[in-house]
Amino acid sequence: MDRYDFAAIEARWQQRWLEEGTFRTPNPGEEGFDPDRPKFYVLDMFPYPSGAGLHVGHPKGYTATDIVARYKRHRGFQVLHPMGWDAFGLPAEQYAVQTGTHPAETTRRNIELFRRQLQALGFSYDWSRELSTTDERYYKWTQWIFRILHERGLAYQAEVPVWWCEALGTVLANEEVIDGRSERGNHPCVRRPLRQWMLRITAYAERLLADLDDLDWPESVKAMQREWIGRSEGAEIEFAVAGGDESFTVFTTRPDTLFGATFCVLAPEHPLVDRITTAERRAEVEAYRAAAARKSDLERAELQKEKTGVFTGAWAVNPVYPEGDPRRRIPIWIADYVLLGYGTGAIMCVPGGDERDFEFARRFELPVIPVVLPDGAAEPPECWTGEGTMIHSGFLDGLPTGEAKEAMIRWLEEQGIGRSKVTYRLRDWLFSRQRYWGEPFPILHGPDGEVALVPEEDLPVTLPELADFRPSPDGEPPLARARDWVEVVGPDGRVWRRETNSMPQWAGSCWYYLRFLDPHNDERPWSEEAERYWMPVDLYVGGAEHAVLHLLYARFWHKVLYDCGLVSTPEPFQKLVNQGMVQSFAYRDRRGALVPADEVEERDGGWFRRGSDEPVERFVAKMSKSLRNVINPDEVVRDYGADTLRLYEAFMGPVTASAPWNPRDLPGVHRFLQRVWRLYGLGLAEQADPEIERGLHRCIAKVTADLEQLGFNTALAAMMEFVNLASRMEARLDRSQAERFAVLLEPFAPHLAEELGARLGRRESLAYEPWPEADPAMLREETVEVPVQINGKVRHRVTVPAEAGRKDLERAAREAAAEQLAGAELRKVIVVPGRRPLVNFVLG
RNA sequence: GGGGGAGUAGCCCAGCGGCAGAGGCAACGGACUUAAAAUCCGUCCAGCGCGGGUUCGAAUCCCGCCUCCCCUACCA
Repeated sequence: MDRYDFAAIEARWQQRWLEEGTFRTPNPGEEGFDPDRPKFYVLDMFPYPSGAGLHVGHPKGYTATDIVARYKRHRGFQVLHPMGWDAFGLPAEQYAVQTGTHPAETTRRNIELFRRQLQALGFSYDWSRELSTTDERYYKWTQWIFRILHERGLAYQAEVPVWWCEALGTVLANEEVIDGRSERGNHPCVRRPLRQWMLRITAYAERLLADLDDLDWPESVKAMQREWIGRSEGAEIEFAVAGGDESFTVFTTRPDTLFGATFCVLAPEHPLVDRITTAERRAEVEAYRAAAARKSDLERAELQKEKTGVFTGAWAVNPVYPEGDPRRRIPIWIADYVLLGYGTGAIMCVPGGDERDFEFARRFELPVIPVVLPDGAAEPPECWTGEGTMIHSGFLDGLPTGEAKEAMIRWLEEQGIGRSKVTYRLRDWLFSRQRYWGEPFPILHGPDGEVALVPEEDLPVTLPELADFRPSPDGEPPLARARDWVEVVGPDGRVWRRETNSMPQWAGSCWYYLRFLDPHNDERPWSEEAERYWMPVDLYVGGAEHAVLHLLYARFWHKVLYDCGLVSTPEPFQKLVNQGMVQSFAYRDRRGALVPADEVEERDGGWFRRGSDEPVERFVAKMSKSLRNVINPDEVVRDYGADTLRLYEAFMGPVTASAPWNPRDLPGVHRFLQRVWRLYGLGLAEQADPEIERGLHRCIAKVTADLEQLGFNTALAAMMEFVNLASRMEARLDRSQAERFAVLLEPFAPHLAEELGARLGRRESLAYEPWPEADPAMLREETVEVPVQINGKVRHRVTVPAEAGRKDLERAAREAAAEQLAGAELRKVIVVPGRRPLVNFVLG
């Protein structure tokens, strides 16, 4: 038997799969398509092809989906398993600014790199469906969808304060700014009002929230989306400003506590502040507003130790108290803990019922009226945010919180000064960027400020050539400098100007899963038949970092398309799995300073700085260049082969769990493949060994059950067990056993499995071979060992025939435990028959 | 502060009411070898983060607590 030459085997099969189009998936109506077979759409979150290439974190999810895709093919499904590139975005543009290389060139190179690396891992993608968001035949349709959004009133322009990042020369969405710094690059950002395109995602808030319930998604992701949408039920209440015509509206979730409202707070940016501030308070108010404007949201939140705020000098009217009651007049303050962007930017403050208000009242010596008595309490605490019974609340007194809310809302409605109201934390989506490397908007601005959509037949609006990709210092996007491109003579003979903002990176990823259905269609974004057959995505695997943004945006677009009758399902991704992070070991010295991994050596069970006795501490961290603990998959493939890498990724633990890359574990899975190779190298037995046959059936049953639940690590363990069994018995497999086990192995180690299949004389690929069946009769054992417990502790074991009943079990157990049973009071006997039998004697 | 997840052998992890262990790594012993590597065979190791409770019986269910990871955070 020759040696296991993984490099040659893998190269050979990868080439064959490509040449023969093994994984090419026909669409409805195409040759080879079978309308009677079920479909399975298994999708990876497509990557941004970076210059650094793949790292070992990518293949964790890709291996998982590939195992599923290959398994489902064996099960007779028509499997859609595509791959593409989310290739617009900042890095290529920044590289262009630094080096002058066109982003398209950088992108092309990076895609080649990624494709080569992915193909070297033997993933069974249908490469004929490959797409890139930067391809104009793709973004033509991204623009086409934008037209729909615009036509439906879901895209609009607004002058909004946005995060402006000086270093990146662009605005960023709220979600792209963390702690006042850009998510990419960690540059400082400031707020600045700019004309922007917005998408009205808030119009879909309710459906985006409600439809989460039926999705087979991780609870954590659903929770994050629910929180992000942030539905809250309450009431709007109008407050008149005393001594004038002004009024303002507050939003509250506790209208029941209105009798306890002793002051109001407006956001510093609230437009009413200018008009109501009294002359003597103006200087202080202005100073406070200026200070608040300078603070980032982080600072406003972080420096929360002490509440700050200033009195405007104006007073509001608490409508529940009658004329002349001193509690009717309540002061209006401004404070930065009230945010303009949420609710109405104004709140009524009930220090007896809200901790923030209480803190504020205490700081500024404002009165507190307790209005809710907790159940069972004799005296109200100073501040009680829970429910209870209303006190000091006029017509609400004695009502429980829930009824009091309803009663108050009824009263407000009668008075015409309030109504029930639902608000959402979700904001409209800031949809424009001042960048070059993104989709141009299909928008024209007329000389008189009118806005027109580029007609469908003129799509795509392609990116113009530019020599300099830098944004202008004034915030003008680089596209504004492409004069020939920007100016368009309209049918009316007048000169229109193209929109010079571009779309954010999320745009392309909002619908790529639909383009995969029919990627070469130049008439439509996708065909109706293909959409009806393939959608929804049955399994979507990707990182948890996309829990909110990508997944919420894509759901939003999908629902709009659903409303237009362009897709047949209300949700795009039925089942979602977040693969865990592949971490890596990192090291720090006694001072806590990081020590690069390549300067550390292991010795005597400890870790030391290379060539010294200085001990370092090992911990688990993200892979990063600075820690020099990044593992390159190319090296693993070179040293052990793609099948070993795949097996290792699958064997690390549950697909959802994070685990550190431990190079010491690679030889273990590689050894398994070696053993398989040797087992097949022994040649075939004439006759099936019955014990091996039983072991194989156990293996089939376990692998099948585990694959259905994505239990790749335990499925592999079962295969290892089988190979160990066969090796230990020094028996050979017969042809049927060898063929069946090769199919089991194929989803995990496809190159090796195909090679074994070929050596058994197969001409075709194993990829579509039916999955072997486990015969239940073969899983039954003839005898079982029964633990015999005394008071729940195992004291004896007896072996009985597998079909033994309760009586037989008890008789055998009594015999074994005769010594203990003699002279003891037997209180109870528990007999558990079945596959895992047990007898327990409970003695007094 | 809120939410999600995890603590089982030296390590990675199975088990999720009924014998604590499927698999892998490491360690140790043996076989093979002139020797080593590779390979094969075998052995060692935990009472399941801590404390209560339910049960004939708890790693598993319930309550409280501790530690770690991830997300989120004055949202009225």
